[in-house]
Amino acid sequence: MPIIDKFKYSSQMKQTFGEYIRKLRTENHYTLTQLGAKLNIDYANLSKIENGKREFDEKRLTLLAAVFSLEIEELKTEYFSDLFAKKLYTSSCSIDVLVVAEKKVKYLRQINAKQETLKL
Amino acid sequence: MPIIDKFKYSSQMKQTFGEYIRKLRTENHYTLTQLGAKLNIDYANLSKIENGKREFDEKRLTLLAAVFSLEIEELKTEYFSDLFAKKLYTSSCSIDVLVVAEKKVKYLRQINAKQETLKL
DNA sequence: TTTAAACTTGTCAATAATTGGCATATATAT
DNA sequence: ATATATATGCCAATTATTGACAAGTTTAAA
Repeated sequence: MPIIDKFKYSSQMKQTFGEYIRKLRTENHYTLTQLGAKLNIDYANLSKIENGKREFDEKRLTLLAAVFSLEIEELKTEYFSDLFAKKLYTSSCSIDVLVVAEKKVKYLRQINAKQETLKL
Repeated sequence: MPIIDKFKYSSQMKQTFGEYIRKLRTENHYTLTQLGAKLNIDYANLSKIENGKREFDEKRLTLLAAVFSLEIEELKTEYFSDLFAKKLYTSSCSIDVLVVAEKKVKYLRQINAKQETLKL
């Protein structure tokens, strides 16, 4: 897939995860009560999630993907990017953090790959 | 500062935050007990932190910076990159997350800047 | 404007996650 | 061998997150 299209159908980036859920919900013509039932969340608490006053529980990502027939990958990207962005923002961190994080992930994967090889 | 030197004196990137603390500690010839006292952490728990079996509490970053005369910025980069990398790794996320996170941080800052302007 | 449904917000007990503190075991160095 | 340093397991105490519900506001249709 061309890099330019990579996020075409996923995040608008200019929204929080709560706003993203709200968009999904309203586009599918669900009320808070209806979606809450599908996700096993009290509708009042779902409202707080959409308004950024509560966190969406990571454990429910697969359920959310199922409800809206979304790729779990897309959802995870939306979810964790939101998490990281909020953290960076509230901790007034340099975005250098992200560059270093990328290197560290690659390092962790590389280590794991080596260990997998040893197992053979 | 040239981009190439940017991380010269900070992280080696190929280490966890625990290993980073251990490096600082041993280079400064402290025992776990000594550093634990300075950081107000039981030395047994500090040992776990260094060995990646416990998390270092974010609240103690400034104290850690003071103890080793480090820039808080460097420390935060080390700390949060570790946090994010572990999360991405254990959740088997695409590193696209980091690209989106960067966009979202910039968006959040932009929003805030606008609001600050309105206050004037 | 009343009414009903949709939504927001506050509170608090229940649950879960993190931390502190200590006992015990192992490793290292003299 | 002994003392010092480090590692690990455990559990109670603390702190954070969640579920549940009451009470409020907004919205839209009659």
